Amino acid sequence: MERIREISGQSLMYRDTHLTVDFQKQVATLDSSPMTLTKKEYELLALLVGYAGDIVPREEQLMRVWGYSTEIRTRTLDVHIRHLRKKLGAYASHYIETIFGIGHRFQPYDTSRRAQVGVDVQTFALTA
Amino acid sequence: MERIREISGQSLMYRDTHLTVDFQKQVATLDSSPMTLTKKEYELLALLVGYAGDIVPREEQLMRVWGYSTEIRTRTLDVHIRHLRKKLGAYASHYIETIFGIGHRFQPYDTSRRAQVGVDVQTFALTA
DNA sequence: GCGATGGTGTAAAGAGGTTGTAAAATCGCG
DNA sequence: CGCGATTTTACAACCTCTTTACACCATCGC
Repeated sequence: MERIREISGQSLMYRDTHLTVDFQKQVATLDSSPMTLTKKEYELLALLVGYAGDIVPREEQLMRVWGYSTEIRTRTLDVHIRHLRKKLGAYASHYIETIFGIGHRFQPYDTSRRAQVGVDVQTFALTA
Repeated sequence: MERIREISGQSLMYRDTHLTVDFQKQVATLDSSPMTLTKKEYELLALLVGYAGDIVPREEQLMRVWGYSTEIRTRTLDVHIRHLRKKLGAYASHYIETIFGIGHRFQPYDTSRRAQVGVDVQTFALTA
């Protein structure tokens, strides 16, 4: 059935050297072994990965994952970020960057070993 | 999208390192010796195996094995899962995985080599 | 620089809901 | 009836998510 997905061309998928995120099955793998993510963790990761290379403001994270529109009085978001970082292990510091006062940025691993900053976002393809 | 399997008709057989399921005869073997499964147990196992690698939501398990459309107020499903796990012995924890808040997933024993593992179910076109 | 202010990191605990388990109750059929 | 299969019950165990409390760090104004 993997074949079907790919053939049907709808396989939305992020992939870099260490991490993959399957937006259909809603699962992710780190160095080929499946990550066990809770729903919220997955949603948060997927959101950041979806904006790979770009900053996602806290506001938007809260809005898209929690449905809040405003108000952040607790550390909920940060706790989830922390859990994600834990599960990303040694790569955490590379993948999830905190932009003080703004939000977070998922930074892809450059698979083609170029300059690292600004690795650009087109890491997705439609796997034509 | 699994509908395809049924449409395509007879996939007939699942097989991995330890487990086989014969969808025709409706029997299963574990390490070459026959499992004694009740009807419900077989149906549940067959359903999960049919979706090998994918999550089967509780809703669907209930619908397909019990015919409910909704409503889950008792632990019936879990009791049957438990019975299956018992009969799967030491492999239970590998084979049947619980996805919290969603359902279960049958995880095939990866025969390591990529070759036609899943015996699988011919997957052709039609896409989802 | 230095302190004030506010944002972020972290651990721990609690609430609420889901799943696991054993045992008892019920069902179904020869 | 008798017995295995199935379902229900009651509760334990577990999981996720949120909150809390506080330490730590970044930025700004002086």
